[in-house]
Amino acid sequence: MGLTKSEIFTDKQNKMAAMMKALAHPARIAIIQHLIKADACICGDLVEELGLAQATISQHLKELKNAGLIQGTIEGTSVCYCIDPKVWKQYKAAFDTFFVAYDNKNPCC
Amino acid sequence: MGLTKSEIFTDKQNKMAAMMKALAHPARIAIIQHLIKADACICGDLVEELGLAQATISQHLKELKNAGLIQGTIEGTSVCYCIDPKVWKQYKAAFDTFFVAYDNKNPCC
DNA sequence: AACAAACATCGTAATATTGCGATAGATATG
DNA sequence: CATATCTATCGCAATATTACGATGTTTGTT
Repeated sequence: MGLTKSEIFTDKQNKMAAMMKALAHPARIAIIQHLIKADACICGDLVEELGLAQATISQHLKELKNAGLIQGTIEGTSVCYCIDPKVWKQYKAAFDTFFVAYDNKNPCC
Repeated sequence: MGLTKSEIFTDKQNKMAAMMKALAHPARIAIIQHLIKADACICGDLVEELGLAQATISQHLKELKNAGLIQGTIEGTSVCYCIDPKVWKQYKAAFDTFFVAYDNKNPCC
């Protein structure tokens, strides 16, 4: 069927999966890393930096925007994209919590 | 076209995206959390626990296995799945590194 | 050997994602 | 106003993912 049965999972599980999904593509990883390195960025840079078409980059930016990870402010004819520090911290915290949950457990088999 | 152009990204970026992808589904999040809570598990449990068909659970387990996150040892007619502590640590470290990269940066816009 | 139990795999249908050309919209610049 | 530049959106094709019934495989039981 291809449709994820999100109703059988908890909100937290669905959100966690959505956060992972937002970063589950090398282009989006690359975009985030580029934004971090530049500490500011416009879309045009990314089109040159990565080897993808402008429409494709724009699509990935939209997904990162929907995930809340980045925000874009219009700056003349271009758009300045940057990471939302607040959401970033939320992601960081959520991932930390997830990975800390399994800590001093012993392998059973 | 639907085919990710992995050749234009670095190995690290591709791996990071693959790690995210392995956990980018609520069922797989739920499976991992269940394994952590139980500190050991067989597949049958999961079929009852989650509301998915046995074939579907098996498929998700396979993906987690391919990602290296879990390992299964045959225990009679059932299979005991549990988290691989070594790979878990690698994931944890990779995610930490990724999220720490953006730390004391100021928002630019 | 025959049967049951627990998983894995196959095949298939439905939906989602990825990528890009074409085009539309907004804002500068001459 | 006309034009150029930058980005968003549309529409499409190719591929990937998700879900599950049916079937296969392995192991244990009688």
